[in-house]
Amino acid sequence: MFALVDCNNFFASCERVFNPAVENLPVVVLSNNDGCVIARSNEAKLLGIKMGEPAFKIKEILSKNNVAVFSTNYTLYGDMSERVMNTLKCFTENIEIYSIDEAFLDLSDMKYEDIYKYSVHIRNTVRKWTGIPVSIGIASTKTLAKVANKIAKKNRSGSGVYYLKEEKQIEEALQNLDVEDIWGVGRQYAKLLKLNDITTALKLRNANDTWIKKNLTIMGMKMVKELRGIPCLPMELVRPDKQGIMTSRSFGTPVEELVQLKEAVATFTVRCAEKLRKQHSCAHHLLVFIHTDRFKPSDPQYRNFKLMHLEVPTNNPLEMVKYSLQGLELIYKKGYKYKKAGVYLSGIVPDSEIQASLFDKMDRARFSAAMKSVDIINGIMGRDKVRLAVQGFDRKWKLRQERLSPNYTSNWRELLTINI
DNA sequence: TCTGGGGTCCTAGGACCC
DNA sequence: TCTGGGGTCCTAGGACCC
Repeated sequence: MFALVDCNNFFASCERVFNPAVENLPVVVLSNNDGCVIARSNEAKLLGIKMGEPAFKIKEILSKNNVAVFSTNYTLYGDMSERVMNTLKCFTENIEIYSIDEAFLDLSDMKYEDIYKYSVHIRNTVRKWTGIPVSIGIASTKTLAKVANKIAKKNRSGSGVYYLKEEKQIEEALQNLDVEDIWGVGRQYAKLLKLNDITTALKLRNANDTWIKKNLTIMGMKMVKELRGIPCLPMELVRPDKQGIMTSRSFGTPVEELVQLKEAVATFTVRCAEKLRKQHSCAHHLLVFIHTDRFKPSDPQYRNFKLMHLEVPTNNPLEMVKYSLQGLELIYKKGYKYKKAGVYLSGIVPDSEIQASLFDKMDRARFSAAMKSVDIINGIMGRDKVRLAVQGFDRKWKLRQERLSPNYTSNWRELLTINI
């Protein structure tokens, strides 16, 4: 048995935990640069605010309905996520953290427990310990647990837990589920399936295997089998290392000068190197890209990227920044208003399995020791306290975040204060 | 004025091997 | 009338997820 625990309107709920004033207001959280809506409270959903909608398009709806609007505060959400996951770990070790707001629990061992009651208990505990409301869906496969979770969420007056158990229940649930709402069916597959009269999850469950395999690949076939109650997606208890690492941002204001682009690209590279060191890996390839604002067709448009091959895989920012700036200079063209830049690492290998180069002149052990010290200092004093000069100080390109909430849980100076 | 930032997996096709 | 038959590795592109 799999249980899918999913936080309700996660980012919006995080804001509410520390700000009871917005408890009964519609709440939305915006993406970086205060661009698009990426989380909505139920009240905001009822107002017809869509996921991914650009904020400037719904300005009127927001002000007219007294909607509480927040800039994204990833530090806060990441920390709250950790609290939720740690709470779940108190109930079982068989947990797969699937995303920032979701986890699968394997409840197969709970032979003598009433699974439903136990899940209600889990839900209540998470709410009590973290303030975050969750929904739990239980079924015999991950995909069906996703379906069950949807039902648990839809039934607002219910317990927040739904157990998809009897065949009859399953059939009814699948009958009532549009094919595009299934986990693993995106826009393209939904279109294709509907063209072939597969409109509900039930119809997909009963579809022809050969056709599915041919049109939806092996992953689609697994999904269909899971709908039939045959588990094909195992629990992944340990998180595998990332195979690609990206750091990219849209700029708050467009950037034209190479100096400023260099600051941004150097900073992104340093972030990538941090992520790399965190999982004890090194990267073989580094790709740097820049582009103009595609939403301004009247502006001259330019986009380009450069893939750099590192002689020896590394996670050392000093070395990586050299490559990324070289790449940037090769693709930079004067006279364009750049809106976004990014750095992407691939060819990622464990740092214990580096293929050395015969002609390598670098003292890697020394560099690596120096970086360890920098990591420790920045860990204590705050990110970028020690940094490369090229990362700059004025950061004209930085994000727009006009409605940022405090880092209640991760910064002493931003603790919640209560006046009595 | 104004439109996010990450990830995964699979397949087809080309280059190569014997 | 009708090209041999296996393989591997790599990459680009397209689907999906949150």
